[in-house]
Parts: sequence; structure tokens; C-alpha cells
Amino acid sequence: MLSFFTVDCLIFTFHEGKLKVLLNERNEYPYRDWWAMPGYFVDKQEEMEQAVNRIAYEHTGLKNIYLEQLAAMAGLKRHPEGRILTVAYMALVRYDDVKNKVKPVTNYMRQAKWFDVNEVPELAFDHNDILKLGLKKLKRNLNYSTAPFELLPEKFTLTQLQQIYEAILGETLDKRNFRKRMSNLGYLKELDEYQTGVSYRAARLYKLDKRKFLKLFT
Amino acid sequence: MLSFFTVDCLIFTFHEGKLKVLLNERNEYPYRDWWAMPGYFVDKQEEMEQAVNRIAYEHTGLKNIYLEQLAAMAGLKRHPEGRILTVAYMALVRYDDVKNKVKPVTNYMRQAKWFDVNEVPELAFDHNDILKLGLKKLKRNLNYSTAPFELLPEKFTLTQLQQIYEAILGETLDKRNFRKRMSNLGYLKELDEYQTGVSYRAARLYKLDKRKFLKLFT
DNA sequence: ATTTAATAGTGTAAAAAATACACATTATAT
DNA sequence: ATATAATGTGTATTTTTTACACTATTAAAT
Repeated sequence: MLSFFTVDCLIFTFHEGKLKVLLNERNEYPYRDWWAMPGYFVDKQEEMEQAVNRIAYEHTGLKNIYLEQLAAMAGLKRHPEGRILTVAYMALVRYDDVKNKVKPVTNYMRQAKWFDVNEVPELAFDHNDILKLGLKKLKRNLNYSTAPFELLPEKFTLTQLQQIYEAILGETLDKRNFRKRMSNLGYLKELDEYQTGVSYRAARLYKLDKRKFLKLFT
Repeated sequence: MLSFFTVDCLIFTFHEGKLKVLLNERNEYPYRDWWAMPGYFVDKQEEMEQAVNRIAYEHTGLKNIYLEQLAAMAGLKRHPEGRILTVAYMALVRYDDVKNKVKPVTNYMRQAKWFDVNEVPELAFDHNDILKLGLKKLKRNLNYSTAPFELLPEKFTLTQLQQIYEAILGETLDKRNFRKRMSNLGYLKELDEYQTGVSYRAARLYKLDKRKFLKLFT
């Protein structure tokens, strides 16, 4: 057997107040013409995470991105050819880092496109389930993970951070309460720098203090 | 290839105030003589969860037990023969249901034994990591999952429930505060029944109200 | 120079949840 | 009757969460 198993990768980013996920339009049976998570076979001599990084690199031009394993799917009926074992991952990338990336076209896929996570069509295989899993995991771990900061530039405003919380939680938050809570966490560094290039009052920039974060959660 | 991939299963139970995990003493290379999680190959025509249930059944005599998928491990160097893809699960069983089960002996394993999760030796493969993962997941999801109730008989006392919380969290809790918190959750049914067979004041029994629980967490 | 538009940034009071803490009660065994 | 072993309960304090609205700042438009 040339190919042993596959990895699929939900690639999330954040842009214009929305959480987005990158999907491929398949050009191959089964599910030709359907949208699906990026994914491909893991080479025989390749580590699984390497394969995920390879796929993410082809789609984003980025290496060593933030990854979390979501689940292994092995249903006998997932694929008409028989069981194809797939390990699903979730990746988080900064929109600024990927916005100019040319979208890949291969034999296998016709195009790649960012979808608002709330406007995802019916996907190939069990990919809608996996998306749900990813969103649920993001939400559940929100307060213990650096996920929000993986979606933001290194220096960010509190409004941007709040928008990410809102997108992940699927609800709006009160500005004053959010800011109070964030500053009580103790792992945000307030910088003496401000936003530039906006036509209104520039907001203060913040950074994640990784040291303090790790101290709290390890 | 006769065997495609394996599943491993952490089987947890709760007994005498301790969280326990069932381990096998291996009788096969690699890691002969080491303790390891129960696990075995998934048959070609067998669903993955079926395989986990089969393994759990061999060890506990129970069918349709509570299962959660933990992780897929696929390192090229996990096994001297090359990559063996393994999907790790965690199962929760009631001690009353398994205490009389005869422990399996096969070609592959010499014996099975319950270990206090805090007294687990160095295990085969990456099984210590998987155990850590399982314990972490139990802890993190404690307040959103029925896990504690999967470890208890249908009718239980608040002291038993508290002991499970303490074992999972790894810390002691205040009795009065714990009871207050539990009754505020709203999904515990207070029964008009009491413990029997104890030589001291019998405690009131409680039940999980699954309907109310589901309403809160779905 | 003034106005407009857009977002940043801030405080307080009330409610809810978490914490700290100790003793009387009850059932059984002797 | 007494000893034993665990059950079951209340209150005060602190902390956290929630609800809520206006002024400040900047750049662009007039």
C-alpha cells in the first residue's frame, strides 16, 4: 500500500471580525465538486505532524504553525474504497501572514477559499462534524489556551482581542467587563505603542506575556 | 497487511477513594515485561469503537461502556517494526460491575491489574503520556461531563461523589461548600433512600437527573 | 476653524459565586 | 449506656461577574 493514512487540517484565521476556515473545492472522487478540509496522505516515512505542516504550508506559505490534534476518524464507510483512517488537526494562523498567499490549484482541488465559520456549506466526508469539533474545542479551551493570540498579530488592541472572543464564543461581550477581566488575568502586557493608519482615535497595543501565561497554566 | 492499526484503552474505575487504571503486563516484544494500557489491533472489517469495546469487554466483562477518544499516536519510532498507528481511548467503568471479573491471560499479556493512578510505574511505549492526557481531560471536563457518574453506582452518596471530584482534581474539597455547589447545579436528584450495610449513620442517596444535565450542556 | 464620524477608554453599584470555618446528629456495634 | 464513625448543616467574608452610559481622541470632511 502506498498510502497509509491521511491527515486533514482545519485552518482557522480571523479577519474583519469573523472567524474563517480555509476549504478546498475537490476535483476528485469521491465528493468531487464538494468543499472539504485540506488534507492528504501521510507519506510512509513522514511524521504525522510533518504531513500536517506540509499541507498547511501548501495552503498558507507558513511553517511551524500552531496545531492541535482534534480526532481520529476511521469509519469503514467514510470512503467508497474502504476504511481510510484520517487524523484531523486544527491550525491557527494570522490573517496578515496569509492574505497574499496564492491559493493552490492541484489535480485534487480546484480552488481554496476562506469561509466564515457560520456560512460553511455541506462538506465532504464527515468534515462538518470535524469543524464542529474544532469550534467546540476552541470554545471550551478559550480561557486556558493561547489560541486567541495565535489569530492576532503580535501586537494587538483589546478590541481585536474582544472580537476574537466574541467570534469563538458566538456571543457579544460587554466592553468594560471584558477589559477588566483581561487585565485581571495578568498575562497581557500593556505597551506604550498605539495603532497606526486608522482614521479615528488610535487604540493602545498589547502583547501576550508568554512567561506569565505559562506560569499560570503548566 | 493483516493488521491496519491499533486501539489502546485507558480503563478507569473508582474504588476505596482512589482513581484506578487497569494495566496489562506484556508478554511480547517490544516492551516485554512492561506494564501497558490494554490495546490490540483493529480488525480490517471492524469499526474502531467496536474494537475498543471488544478490548474493554475482554478486560471487564462489560459492553457498551462510556468511551472518549483521547488521541492518535503515529510516531515513526514508536515501534521497532515501524510506524504503528494507535488511537487511544479512555473508558470509565463502575467498580461494582467489574470487581469479580477474572483477569484475562493471553499470549500477549501475563496479567492485568488495577493501579492507583498516582502509583503507575514507567509504562511501555508512550503510555505514560497518554495516561497524563486522560487525567488532564477528565480534570478539565469535570464540570461539563457525566464522567463522575460513570464511575459511581446509579445511586450514590454525596461523599462518594466528593471523593471522585477529589481524586480527579487531586485536591481535597470542603464538604459544606461541595454540597452547596452540587445542589446548585440542579441536576442531582435527592432520593428518599439511604445507604445500607454501613455500621454508622446511613447517608442519603442521590441520582443524576440526565434530562436536566443534557438541557444544560447541549 | 469647525463639524462630523468613528472608535477608544473609563467606574460604580448590585448580584452571584466561592471560600473559610466547627459542631450537633444519627446509626451501629460493643 | 457508651463508643465509634460518618452524616449533615449555616453564616459571614471575599471574590467574581454582571449591568449599564458617557467623555476623549483622532482624522477626515466641510
